[in-house]
Amino acid sequence: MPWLIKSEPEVFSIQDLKKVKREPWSGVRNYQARNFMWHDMQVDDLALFYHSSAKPPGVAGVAKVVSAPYPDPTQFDVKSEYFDPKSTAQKPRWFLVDFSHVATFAELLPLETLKSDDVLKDMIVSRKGTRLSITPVEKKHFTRILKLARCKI
DNA sequence: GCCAACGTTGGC
DNA sequence: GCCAACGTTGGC
Repeated sequence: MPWLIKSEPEVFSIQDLKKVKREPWSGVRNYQARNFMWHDMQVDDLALFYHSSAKPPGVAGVAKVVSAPYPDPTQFDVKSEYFDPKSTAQKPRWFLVDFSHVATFAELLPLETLKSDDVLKDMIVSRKGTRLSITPVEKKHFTRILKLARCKI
């Protein structure tokens, strides 16, 4: 199943992902988003890499799931902003997967384009007030986005 | 279990 | 900077 993952490019961009080769998707502290990584993502699943709080916001490229889920190490790190005192090694609360870079679009596909496209306008990310940082994406939406971005994988 | 208060996300 | 949406927390 394809996915969409959000990231603020000033914090971590698709270019950063290309540079590091592989990135643990740490810091997700929302149960719905966690459950997608923990229970639903499969190795080799593709994910649209979305730049949020950007000018303009939009889809910047494609990433890929490259690990099974495992506990997010930042939840145990007292110095981390993602430290969770209620989490224990025996019973971790937060899980993540690693992503790697697949493709960077020649041009960012703006949110505005998604909202005005007949096929893409009912994507979760196109809807007003969706804050979820990880969402499932329908195959037809995924295909359409790659086409509009002239991206061949 | 309800719900008010609060905090966060993220587009604009 | 504003604010809509909505998840989380905690008192009761």
